[in-house]
Amino acid sequence: MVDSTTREQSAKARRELLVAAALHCFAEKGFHQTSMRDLAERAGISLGNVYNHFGSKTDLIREIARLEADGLNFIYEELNRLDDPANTLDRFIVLYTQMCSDRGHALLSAEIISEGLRTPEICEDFLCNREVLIGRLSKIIGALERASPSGHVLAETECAEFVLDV
Amino acid sequence: MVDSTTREQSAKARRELLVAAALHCFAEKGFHQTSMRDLAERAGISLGNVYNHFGSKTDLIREIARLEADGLNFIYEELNRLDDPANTLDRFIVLYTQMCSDRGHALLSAEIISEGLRTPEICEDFLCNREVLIGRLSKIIGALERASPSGHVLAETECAEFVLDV
DNA sequence: ACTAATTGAACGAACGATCGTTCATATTTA
DNA sequence: TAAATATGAACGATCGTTCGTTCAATTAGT
Repeated sequence: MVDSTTREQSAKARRELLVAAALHCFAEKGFHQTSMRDLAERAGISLGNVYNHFGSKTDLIREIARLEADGLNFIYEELNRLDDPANTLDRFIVLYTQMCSDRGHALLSAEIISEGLRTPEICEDFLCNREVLIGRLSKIIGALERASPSGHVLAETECAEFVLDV
Repeated sequence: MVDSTTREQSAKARRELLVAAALHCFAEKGFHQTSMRDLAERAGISLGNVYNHFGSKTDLIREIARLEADGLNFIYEELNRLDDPANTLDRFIVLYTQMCSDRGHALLSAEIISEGLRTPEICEDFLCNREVLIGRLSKIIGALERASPSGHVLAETECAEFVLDV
């Protein structure tokens, strides 16, 4: 037990390799079209060894969903700043466009959502974060509306609700 | 050749039964979690007989996607009317909210989109209609903006792009 | 009108492939 | 050497699809 760091480090490295492989395969083929053999091959490790790092395929899916949730968290914090709502909204839209225009992310999100709608416990973090995000967003837009004097306000609020909801 | 309708009718009836079963199972479990045996059982016909009505599972998925595309078509026509853009937008939002709040439809849409993003040829109609829909929508909102004198216009157009895009 | 021939819907066992997972075994590390 | 890690063959289950067969409905022949 003199130097236990080497082992841990390499174990962690393998795990990350596996996560990277999962991110790639899941985005490309979807959760249920990706086999554990696909993941093992892409990560360059053996099939059996996958189970030394993740107990099951579901565990891996859950991990991926959790990572994507963290990605949303970054944007969520952007909405927490307290300056001009219009600025905040602009910043958010830029960030969000950036995020959604990444093909890999879009594919994964679609996968997670369609999985999460069916078995919420698998993607708890992701869906929960998403709800919080929607709440924040509509709050910002609410503030923006109150600051605006006139016009087609109703369409705008509903619009905002959809931006993330759909 | 006195009465050749009987056979055709019952064949068509079976086919519709199968489509109904597919709509239910696909929405509940997703395309790839639903087996042909699931569909046969739900439709009350035998496994082998499924293949007398649809050549493959992919054919069935395509058919379901096509049906959903028709559903979108209904809303699409609503956007084609030429009266006040604000009214049109309002009507659209109501219809669209109605449609999206149906759980079965939401599940199926998520499934189709996440499938269609990966293999577009499977869901051609659906994705194509969706694009047209987005085009129409942003046109309407564009008109609405030009009619409006001031303010945070930019946020609104991007908003519109997202409403269906995300 | 009666019968023989033809069709195609319906069935479910069976096929080969592949799935997630396990396990006995070999290799590497401490 | 003892323990951790890696391996890939093997397992049972299930997948999409095919197959030979049955049988009722339709058409053609007389």
